[in-house]
Amino acid sequence: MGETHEKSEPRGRLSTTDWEQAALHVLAEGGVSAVAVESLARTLGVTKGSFYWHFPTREALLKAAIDRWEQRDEDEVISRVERIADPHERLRELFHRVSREVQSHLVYAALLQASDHPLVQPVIERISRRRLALLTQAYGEAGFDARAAAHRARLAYTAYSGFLQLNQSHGMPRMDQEEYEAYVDHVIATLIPA
Amino acid sequence: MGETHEKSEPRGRLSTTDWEQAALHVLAEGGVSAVAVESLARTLGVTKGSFYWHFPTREALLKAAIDRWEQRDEDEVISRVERIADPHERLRELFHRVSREVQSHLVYAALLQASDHPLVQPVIERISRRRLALLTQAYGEAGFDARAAAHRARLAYTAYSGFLQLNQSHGMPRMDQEEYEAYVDHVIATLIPA
DNA sequence: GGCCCTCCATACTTGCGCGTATGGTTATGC
DNA sequence: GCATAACCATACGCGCAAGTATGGAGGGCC
Repeated sequence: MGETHEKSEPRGRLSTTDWEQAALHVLAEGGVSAVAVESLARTLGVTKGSFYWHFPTREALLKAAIDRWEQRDEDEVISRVERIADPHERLRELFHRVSREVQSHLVYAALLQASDHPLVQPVIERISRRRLALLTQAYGEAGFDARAAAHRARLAYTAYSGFLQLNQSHGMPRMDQEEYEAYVDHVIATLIPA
Repeated sequence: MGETHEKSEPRGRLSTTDWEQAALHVLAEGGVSAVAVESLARTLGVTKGSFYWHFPTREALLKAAIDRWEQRDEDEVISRVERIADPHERLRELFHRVSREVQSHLVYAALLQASDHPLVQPVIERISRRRLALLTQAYGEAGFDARAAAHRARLAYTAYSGFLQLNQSHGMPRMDQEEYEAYVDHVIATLIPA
């Protein structure tokens, strides 16, 4: 009768990692408030009795999931981009990366939405500083003086996070792939000097 | 002993307008979730018994407050800017307006944070469309072809909303007035053709 | 094959904020 | 100056999601 469709194969026992990944999944879809223990337990095919064995509290899960995400972001984006020598190329790579790796950006968008949450706020702050620093550095090496580099970096970063925000509102007309590519090209042409 | 400091002079009776303005105030400060009836009642020096005489529900207050804000925005921003003939001048005015009228933008930032709320979502959608249309129109008149105008408008708008977002996180180093002016100048120079 | 440790289910408690019920107080028409 | 309506206080009910208590099922170790 009331069979709720669990998606993640209720294969036997669970580990803390399973919970963290499931949390990241619903976080990307429904935001921080969607990370609820009973709801999560249902999608994993268990009850919250299981949850409170692996984690002491909901906040603990949230923190663990976010930490995991932040770590992946650090490893697979920042460090990879940083070792590109040519600043122009580095900036282009940065802009193009937004097109791919959708999941990661969805999580970031969800965190932005909840930046007032005491657990999320420091994360957002760290990420923002890191990305702003990365952009500022690149613009500096590209020939901008310190002040202009900081400004341009801020402009690029806010355009990025504002873009995520705009695409959150599901009422907005979703861009198709072609339109999206054209937009990214426009942004690159506008924000990166020839 | 437990005197809570009410700010808005508990002058006798209240009207629905008083509640709406108080709601807008806390909305700008603490977001949608801060618009709570008991909390609001305290700051107004009354109890919620008063509230539920003026409004049938919390949602009703939220809607009334947001409607009021949207109306003011329509009157004091959109209509005023629209009648500026020169598109370049119109865009500059638009960018500069963000510096002033802080309250209005704080409310908008708060609404952006809660764009998943069923009551807020349509508002955000309307405002976004309206402002994007305004920008697209201006860029079109400034000599951009349709596609480029749409892209540049989107870039400008997302930079705007991302800026609000960034300044929300109180952990971020707040810019002082001088730095802020310089940034706006940089944005104008970058996003508005000479 | 008895024991324990891991993992999970069931049933309960708790805190918080919305909403309701009802009665009291201040203004206003006549 | 008194009745009626506007405005507000107090006390309660209720739903929801987090957290707790406790016991049960299943696999590994000797």
